[in-house]
Amino acid sequence: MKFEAVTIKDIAKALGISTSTVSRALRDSYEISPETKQLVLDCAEKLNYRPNPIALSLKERRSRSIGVVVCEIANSFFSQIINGIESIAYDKGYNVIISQSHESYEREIMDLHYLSSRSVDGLLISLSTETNDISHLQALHQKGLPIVLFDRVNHDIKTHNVVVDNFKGAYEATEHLLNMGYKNIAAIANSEFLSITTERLAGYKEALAFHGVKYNPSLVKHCFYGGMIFSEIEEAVNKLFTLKQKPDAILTTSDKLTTGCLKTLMRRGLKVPDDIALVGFSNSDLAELLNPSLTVVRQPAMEMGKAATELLLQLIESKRPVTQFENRVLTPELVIGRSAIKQP
Amino acid sequence: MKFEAVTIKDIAKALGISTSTVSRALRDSYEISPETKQLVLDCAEKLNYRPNPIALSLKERRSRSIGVVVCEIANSFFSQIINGIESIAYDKGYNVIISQSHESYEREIMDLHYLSSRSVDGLLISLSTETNDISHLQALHQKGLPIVLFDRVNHDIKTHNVVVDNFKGAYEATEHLLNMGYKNIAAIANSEFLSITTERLAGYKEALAFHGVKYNPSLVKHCFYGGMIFSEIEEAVNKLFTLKQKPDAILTTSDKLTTGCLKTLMRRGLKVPDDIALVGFSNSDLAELLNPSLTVVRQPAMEMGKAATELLLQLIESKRPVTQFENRVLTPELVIGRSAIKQP
DNA sequence: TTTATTTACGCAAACGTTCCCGACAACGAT
DNA sequence: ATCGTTGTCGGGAACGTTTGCGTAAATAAA
Repeated sequence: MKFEAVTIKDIAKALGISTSTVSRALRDSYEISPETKQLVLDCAEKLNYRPNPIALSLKERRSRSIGVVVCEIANSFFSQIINGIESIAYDKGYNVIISQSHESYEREIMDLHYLSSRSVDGLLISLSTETNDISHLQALHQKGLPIVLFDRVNHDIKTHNVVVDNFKGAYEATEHLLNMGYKNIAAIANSEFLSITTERLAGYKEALAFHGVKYNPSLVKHCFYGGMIFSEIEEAVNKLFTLKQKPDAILTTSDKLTTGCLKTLMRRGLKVPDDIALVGFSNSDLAELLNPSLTVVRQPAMEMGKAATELLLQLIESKRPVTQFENRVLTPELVIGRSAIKQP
Repeated sequence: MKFEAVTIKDIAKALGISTSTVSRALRDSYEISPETKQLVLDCAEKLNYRPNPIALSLKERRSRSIGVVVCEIANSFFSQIINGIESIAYDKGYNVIISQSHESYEREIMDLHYLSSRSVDGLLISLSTETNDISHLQALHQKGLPIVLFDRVNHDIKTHNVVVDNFKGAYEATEHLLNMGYKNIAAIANSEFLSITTERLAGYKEALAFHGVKYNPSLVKHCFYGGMIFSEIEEAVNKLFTLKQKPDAILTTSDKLTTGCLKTLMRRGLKVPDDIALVGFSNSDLAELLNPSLTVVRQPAMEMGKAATELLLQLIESKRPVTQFENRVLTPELVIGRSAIKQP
């Protein structure tokens, strides 16, 4: 079933020299004469020799692979991030092992076990919604595993972070709604534990405050599973519409919440933006094709993946322990659609 | 930087026995007394021993990892497939190494080189649009690397395939358009080399024929890069509209083509379905939220990924060479929206 | 008691590499 | 003739595991 790969031994045998010489010749060691080098190189070429990465890994005690944990692959935001991760990793000769937490703390722990048992050289992770205890991550980190967090981070763990300016994104989105004349702006957000939630809600509140609108806590709803369970969103919307003072606009703070909210509104027969406005975080490339085209906060997801990977590889390949950690903040972009245009 | 993992030797030393005994005890060999086994197990637990997968790989000459090549990760269809792949692979203890061809033949070859040099145990691939020579795949296959093709396949290579019933999908979509009263149905398809293209166009033609509509070749346009380059689609649409007999409906045969076409039509100020109808293959979960909600041919992408992975693992783990190959055909689903409703 | 069988374990090789430590030649300098 | 040097190369250990083979003691059969 398996084909026999040609090894350094085969070359040695073919040339009647030792494996050490072959190894050194291939690594272009100064100890080997140019003639022998050429001989070995030619022979390696002829036999189509490929170094065995597994043997190398065993020897060097590194796998040249990095682990990635996201809550879901089939989500435009995360698949764009993975795209970025893959592009950098591929260039640097690392492979990427992806696993999904499906927003489950338990599954996240299993993933981490799996990845560390696969002896990845480093870890890229965006926390699951259920995760408020990060001792499992801390443990790995203290053992010396390089880790970079992105998107949903936790500052208790002292390492690099890559995030978007969540405050700014939400601030601008809210301000946009205010500028369009909406007064009663509700927010549908993720779990309260998540870093992105607090940051984005802070931006929302600040924008309201700056524009002299009183913050009303009952206008803020949380979806613990971030819309992974659709009924969560329906429920949130329902609750908003039972309020005495019904909202005239909604801010949604993540991809799934945004599209899920739009779906709910549509099913309720509500017209956006005539009946209610909607602005949300989303990285779908279909936002402009939606009905109506959505005004969205778009995150530079690909860049995020790239940046996180670069930082991780820095960590991995650094000779001396790194003590200065970076908190890289990328800038989101407000893409104007027609989902928040006040009809006079 | 790197932490020292506890090995079988540490256990042996701690217990004053040999590594062979430890190894056998851990593998529950009959040669080891129950008492010793328990001792070893307890010690392993206490020291938090994890077997080194790399050492195992070297020994067993298998990496327990599979390679995946798709044209693009950030595409709902493929990310759903990867989701399926990952779910099965994770369960079986394999890890998944993903790489993208970006529809480039050259990049596909590089990917295969990379993956085989990473000594994957098997390969899952959907061909790039540029690929019409598969000798690189043949070579790997003949060397004994288990391969399963999915979506964009090539029957010259004798192995398992997993596809969707492309003929049926296109047939039903076309028939739907015909039933709705559209007569002049154009098709925007991928590269002519691709298996999915010929199969889907065959379904299109057959539906026309069955309903007594004459096939008009000038109504069929190809986008070589499958809409990865947006101008391709614009050009295709432009050409369709320079025809004497302008189409009243368009069938698009892949995800990017469908959304790209909708975007082009919108930008041209055309109303769907009033001015022109649109039905296409798409796996976006936003199809129903689009303007108008799209009638789409939806592929069971997740199942596709699962099936392909199961077949591949069968191949990998089979003791004897497999000679009977399966061509698994999944059934697509026509999801009715409002993008092909004839307004009387 | 002797012999055969079983039980329970250790030794060492192997997987493919790298690399430390020699070794041996040729060479110029004493 | 002896002594370092320099240039080339090989032997063998090591990375963590599995496993064929050998073997001692314990038990069963003779």
